[in-house]
Amino acid sequence: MTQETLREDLTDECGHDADSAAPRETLVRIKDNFVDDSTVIDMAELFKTLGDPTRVRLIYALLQRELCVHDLCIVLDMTQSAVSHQLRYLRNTRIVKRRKVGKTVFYSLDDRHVEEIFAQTLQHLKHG
Amino acid sequence: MTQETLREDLTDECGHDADSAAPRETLVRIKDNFVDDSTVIDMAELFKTLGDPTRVRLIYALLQRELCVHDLCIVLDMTQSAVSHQLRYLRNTRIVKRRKVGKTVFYSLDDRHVEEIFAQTLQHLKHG
DNA sequence: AATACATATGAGCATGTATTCATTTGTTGA
DNA sequence: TCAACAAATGAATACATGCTCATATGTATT
Repeated sequence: MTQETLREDLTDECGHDADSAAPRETLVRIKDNFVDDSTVIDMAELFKTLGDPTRVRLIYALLQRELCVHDLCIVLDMTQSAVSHQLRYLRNTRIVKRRKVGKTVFYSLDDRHVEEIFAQTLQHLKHG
Repeated sequence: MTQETLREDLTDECGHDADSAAPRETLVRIKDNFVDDSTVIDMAELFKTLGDPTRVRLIYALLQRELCVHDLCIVLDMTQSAVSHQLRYLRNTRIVKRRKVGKTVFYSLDDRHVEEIFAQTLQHLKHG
């Protein structure tokens, strides 16, 4: 049929030359309509950052109050090294910020978006 | 650790200056106020699922239209095996659902929450 | 300067994961 | 029943990641 010929110029890594269920233009439109690669990457990075229990707990603690590393260790019941490593991760992805007072470093949330997404998701999971 | 042990010995408002650490009850309150472990795990799992570029692209495609595996391969320009593996992941976490028509299996989003979170995050990243 | 404390970080290890390759299962039509 | 196709899956591989351990950096106090 016409569809087969139309689809010939669509390179298809599946190695099959079967009919698609959707017309070719639709697939092209979906492809063109895609967010650019950097946005996809950014999005995945953001979610990946939130996708670890330790970091979720860190964020949840900081959602309640600014806290220093030492206190975060107590709240999470984890070693200082593990907490610091994860804080660096959260710092690199701009989710938390630092405030230094003497020897002590206080961490707090730096990203309103993340705060909203986090709180919203928490609500969803809690009742829903 | 040593730091934790030291902390255990501290009385309420005794010998630490106001800047260096939160009072002990505050830490206890934050600890008690924590969401339960299973919620933390669920939350991390959900975000981890969204935290991969391929899965972001899959979800973004399905946000626009229900699509069969074959067409998803074309849209994402990936092998059938890779796409199927990721779809199984998304299926296990209840983010997508299947609809079978003959040999063809159509996938679509199954989770309103994820849809909202995803769309919201996309907006955030696009402008702002 | 010397010590103690708070945090940061590099290396190493164990575990997790995304893709590929080969194969299997399931469905349609001849 | 057989061939052709669509999708699923197990095993293997390459790579990422979270923690621990040891150590370094930075700051205040003596």
